[in-house]
Amino acid sequence: MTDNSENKNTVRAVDRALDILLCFTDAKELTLTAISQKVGLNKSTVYRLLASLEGRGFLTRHPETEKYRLGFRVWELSANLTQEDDPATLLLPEMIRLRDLLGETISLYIRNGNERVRIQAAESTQTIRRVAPIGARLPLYVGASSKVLVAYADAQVREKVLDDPEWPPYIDRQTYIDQLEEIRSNGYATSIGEREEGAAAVSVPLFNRRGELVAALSVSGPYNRLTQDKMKEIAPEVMEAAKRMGKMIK
Amino acid sequence: MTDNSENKNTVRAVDRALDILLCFTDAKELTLTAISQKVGLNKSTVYRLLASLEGRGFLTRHPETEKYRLGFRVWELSANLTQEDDPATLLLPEMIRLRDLLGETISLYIRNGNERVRIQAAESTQTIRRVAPIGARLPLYVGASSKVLVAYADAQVREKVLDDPEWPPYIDRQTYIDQLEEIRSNGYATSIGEREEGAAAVSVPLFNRRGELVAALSVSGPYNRLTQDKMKEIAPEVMEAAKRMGKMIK
DNA sequence: AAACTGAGTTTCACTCAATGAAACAATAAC
DNA sequence: GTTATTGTTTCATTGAGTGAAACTCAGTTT
Repeated sequence: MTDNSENKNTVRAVDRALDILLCFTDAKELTLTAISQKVGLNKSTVYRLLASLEGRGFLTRHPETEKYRLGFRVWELSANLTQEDDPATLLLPEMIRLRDLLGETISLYIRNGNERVRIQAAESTQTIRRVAPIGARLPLYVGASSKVLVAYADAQVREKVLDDPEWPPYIDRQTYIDQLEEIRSNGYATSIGEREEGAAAVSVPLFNRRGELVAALSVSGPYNRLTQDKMKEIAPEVMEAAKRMGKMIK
Repeated sequence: MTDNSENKNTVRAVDRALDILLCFTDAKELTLTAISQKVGLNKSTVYRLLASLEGRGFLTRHPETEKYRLGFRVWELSANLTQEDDPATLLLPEMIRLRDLLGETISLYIRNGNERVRIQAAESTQTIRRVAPIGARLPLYVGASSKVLVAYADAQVREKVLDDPEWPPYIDRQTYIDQLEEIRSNGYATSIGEREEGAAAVSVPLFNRRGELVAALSVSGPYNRLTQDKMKEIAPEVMEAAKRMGKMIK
């Protein structure tokens, strides 16, 4: 939020208003004061910025809670943005089916540089806290989905990832590389408590019709529900779903 | 674009920036000067507003065309906005299937007050001009989808629509009411050149699991391809699709 | 009932940030 | 070559945007 970057020639009031909008990437509902704290601006300033955002329909106030939420204008814009060949849109119904079958959170990750991005999700109804908001960027060296994305990437990409100067010293490269090999032979990856304490995940690769890797599809939940055995048990199911989903993508 | 409404206490620069964003509801790509004409502002003003919008990722410049487009931030926001029980998202894959089967543009309309809103679409690849952008609001007195939405609405709603003081005098109410009756007995509506010259459409109701009307699903195209006979022929197909889609919605 | 919190809203004086005109650069069109 | 037509920068002017503080209105606490 405190990112001025190097761009000059920018309009301060607009920057601030957009920062306010961006607050809603990890919060669904916010009060005026919460926002003013988050962006570090005076209440009255935020008040007027919110008035503009609300006036144009980018935010609305929920009638009951009185809190601010994203408005229909965001949806209207995104609808025109969304390509119908956008995986995130096409695959959601199938992901929901899988979620309802397994009862755990289903996520879809793509690789972007040396990170992975969560582009779609069907949250478990039991989950209290979300794994990560959609659009969240995570490092590629921990988590089942990370390894899937690296394991099935082309050799050049894999090398580039492993050569990342920011690779953390506490993760042994050779162990990691060995894991990739294992994942390729199994067809899926699992992780327990790697990225977050108490959380486990199974992840499988998602290939498009041409057989290219496009994403990693993961099932994640608390490790007391998602034990190693349980994950092994559901893996074929998940791989099957990924296969079906892959057929939908060019 | 020239809508100040009654809201005071609003920040001018922000209002203007948001107006610029809204230009992209009916245009995919715009140049700076095009925008400045559209919103009626000085080029340099627009230049700086664009710098802010671009800096925060709400707009990007297409590397080739150099023109402005909606940026990833819009998608990121909308991803968090989109409920997974949002019909527009859930139904798209099925709509695409139907589009690929019939080769014509598939649209989904919901009623909102005395208008209908196009909430989702799978455009025919042959179509040059779009029927309407997503989010577009159209009157309820012309077009196949309008009549479907009215025909299957509850009596109170139907009455409210027919009592609209702005009902155009050149459309006879009794004829319209008779058509509704016919639509209910057929299970679908057709229209030729009603809303737009040379365009035809078949539309069917979409009911949720509880049997409530939620939307109208339409197939539209040029009337030389979509003749009355052709429409009669494909109607069962469309109704079947609507039935399947309805099962996905609470 | 009074005092107190913690929401949102309004007022107001100050001043700096946003503005438009015009000049400028960089291509594309003729 | 000239002529349009992009996008970009400069600069003086001023009024739009700002923060502090006052205020309202519910809901809690004392």
